[in-house]
Amino acid sequence: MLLIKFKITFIYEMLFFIDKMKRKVTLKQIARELDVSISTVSKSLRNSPEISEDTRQKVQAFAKLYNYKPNNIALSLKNKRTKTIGIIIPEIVHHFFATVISGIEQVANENGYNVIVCLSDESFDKEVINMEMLANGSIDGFIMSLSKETQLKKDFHHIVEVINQGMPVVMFDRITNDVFCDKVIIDDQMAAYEAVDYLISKGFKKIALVTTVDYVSVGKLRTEGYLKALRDHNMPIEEEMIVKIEDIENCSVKIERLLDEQKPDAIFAVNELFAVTSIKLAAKMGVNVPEDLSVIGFTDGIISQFSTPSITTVSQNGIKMGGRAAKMLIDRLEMEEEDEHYRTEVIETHLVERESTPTL
Amino acid sequence: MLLIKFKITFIYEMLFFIDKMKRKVTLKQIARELDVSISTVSKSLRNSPEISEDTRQKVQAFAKLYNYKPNNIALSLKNKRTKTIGIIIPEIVHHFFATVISGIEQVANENGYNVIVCLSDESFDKEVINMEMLANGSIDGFIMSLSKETQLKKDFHHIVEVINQGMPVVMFDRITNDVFCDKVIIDDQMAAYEAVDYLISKGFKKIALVTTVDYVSVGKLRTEGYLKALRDHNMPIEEEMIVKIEDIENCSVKIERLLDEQKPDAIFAVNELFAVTSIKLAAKMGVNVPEDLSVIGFTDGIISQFSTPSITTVSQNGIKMGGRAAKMLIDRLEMEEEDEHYRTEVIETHLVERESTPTL
DNA sequence: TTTCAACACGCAAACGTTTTCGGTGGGTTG
DNA sequence: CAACCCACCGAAAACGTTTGCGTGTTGAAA
Repeated sequence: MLLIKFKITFIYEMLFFIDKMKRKVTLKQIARELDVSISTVSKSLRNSPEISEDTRQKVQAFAKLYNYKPNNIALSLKNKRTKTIGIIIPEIVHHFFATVISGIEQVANENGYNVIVCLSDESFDKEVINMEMLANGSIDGFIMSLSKETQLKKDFHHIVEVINQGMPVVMFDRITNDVFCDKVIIDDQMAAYEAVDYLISKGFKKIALVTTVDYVSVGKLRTEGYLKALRDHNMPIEEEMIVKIEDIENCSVKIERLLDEQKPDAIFAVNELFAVTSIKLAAKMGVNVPEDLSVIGFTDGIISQFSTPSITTVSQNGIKMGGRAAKMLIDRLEMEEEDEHYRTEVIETHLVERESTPTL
Repeated sequence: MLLIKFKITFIYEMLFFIDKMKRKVTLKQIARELDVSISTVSKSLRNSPEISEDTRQKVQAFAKLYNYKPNNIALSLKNKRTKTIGIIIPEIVHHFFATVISGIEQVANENGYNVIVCLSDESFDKEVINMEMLANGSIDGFIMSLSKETQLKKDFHHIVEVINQGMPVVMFDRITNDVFCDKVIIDDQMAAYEAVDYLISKGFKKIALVTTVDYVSVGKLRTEGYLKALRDHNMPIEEEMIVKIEDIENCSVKIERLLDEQKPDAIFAVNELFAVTSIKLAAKMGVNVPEDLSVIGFTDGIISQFSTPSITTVSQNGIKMGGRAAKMLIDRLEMEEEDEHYRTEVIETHLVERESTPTL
């Protein structure tokens, strides 16, 4: 009889030992093992003065031995907050978005938050699905940049809904003025203006624009900056000098035609890809950059730095942008009284002069 | 009295209306409103045959009206699984890692999983902290690539611990053989071998190697591939033709010295950055690629595609790598009996021929 | 000896689900 | 009329926490 009792205890100990090695240990298990209540264990671990020095020590030692860590999910359920931020962006294989994530992750981490990343692939439906997935308790707030399709459809009901449910949203870069929330952007129009102004000041007369279709918010703004710069300097605006590219995959044809027919002496491109493509096409046609043609791009990414010649470009600091967005979101999450007053932060840009524009 | 009663009801209705617009509605609220029990509501929504057609309809209509969605956190707690995957990588502003995440996210999404991303910044401590944060119930499994510091210290206790707790881990690219788990890699040595073999077959005699320090696992393997290729073709291995770069920020000096003193006729670089830097430095010294010098890089990223000349490189398909890793993890998560047999998948690579090597 | 505070701890509710089990009422059958 | 079955529904436990409150014990003061 004693033997059986011993055996059972022994087996139980063994099981618990295995349990220690595997699976996580819970308050309940510690409580059972130490023959105290769950609340005593919990309070001991949180150094509550309610518990005697003695048992507190004992519990803490045991907890340390078994490497107890409170279960995040249970905490989330109790506290009604998950300490994680949802990020929804069009794509991640894109230097700018990667830098933004990096910036978000950094300040999120500093504040004890995690980030969960969803990609919309520029699709409206995926954006909606992802938001709905995350909105059901998985996260405390969103940081997002709109997909192209969403910008085209101008349908923001999913975002408004989430906001109405009391979940804060911060939009960055590709934003819309149709929803009220915090935003962080660059002054796309101003930045484009300055770039074109720079070209004009260098004496260029035939400045072409390679841009996106208008429904892409940032593309449109940069286009407006280009137009404004020309107007302010009383320079003619010619439709033929402007190419709007819909399908980024084969932008070559249109750019080639531009170079061939218009023979611009400078090009302002609204992104890196258009800039480098222009340079490569020009080279193929015997037009040298920067001797025969100057090029300014947008976004200071890998391409601008490493292409030959390296590309003068408008830098938009993704790290800082992401950091600010995260800061805004966390601030809003951690203030007690709700603030209906939304802010829009503007990140400063500057022109990075490189080899694709004349040095003097 | 009636008035008061009315007023109270009215206020209550108002509050509930506000509640509908804001915050999420729970089973309990629906139950209270419809004057049934919580379980009836739950069963109705899951179409349990236990519930009469009548009440089921009623509940479902009400739920739809108030846009009820079950709370993910509560589900996670109950089901003991979160349906999210934790990703830990050294950095995200890096084309290859971005593509891997993209691949993971895609198949994760297809299987109803989310991904939560943590960056180690090549730091051992951050890697450990991130793993511990996520291991406490936030995720179901890890997909990770080791930080440089971790590879240097050879300290993998945090990974082993997590695995012992019963949480599956899949490692990719920068792996270690000291931990037993699923892995997905490319055959770095073989791929490097083929690249160098290609150069040899083109008749190059002075083939230099620009690589990383040895503790970076993939760098070491690629170095071995280079050495093996030379040996197999009975070509001399000269220490001076091999530069091992510690600090990626200023790799220029060492490469410049190599070009200047050794005058190689071909270079095999173990990543894009070393390749493009070599080309740029060569150009500065009046050495033209590919006429005077051939260059082959590793990883088919943005730089290789858009640099001038574009760079012949070993493509390692990050999308596929991420996809496979996610598949392996999810398979392991969703099989009932535990399988102690770990697999290592090898993703095929191939040489992408571009302008930095002779075309004929 | 009585009273009362301080101390140490346990109970139970709460967060939002799912699911098992048990119960009630009405109808059918022997 | 009793026994039984079935359709329908609710209570409660469980997941792992935290925390307000109740309670029992002890020691000291009155």
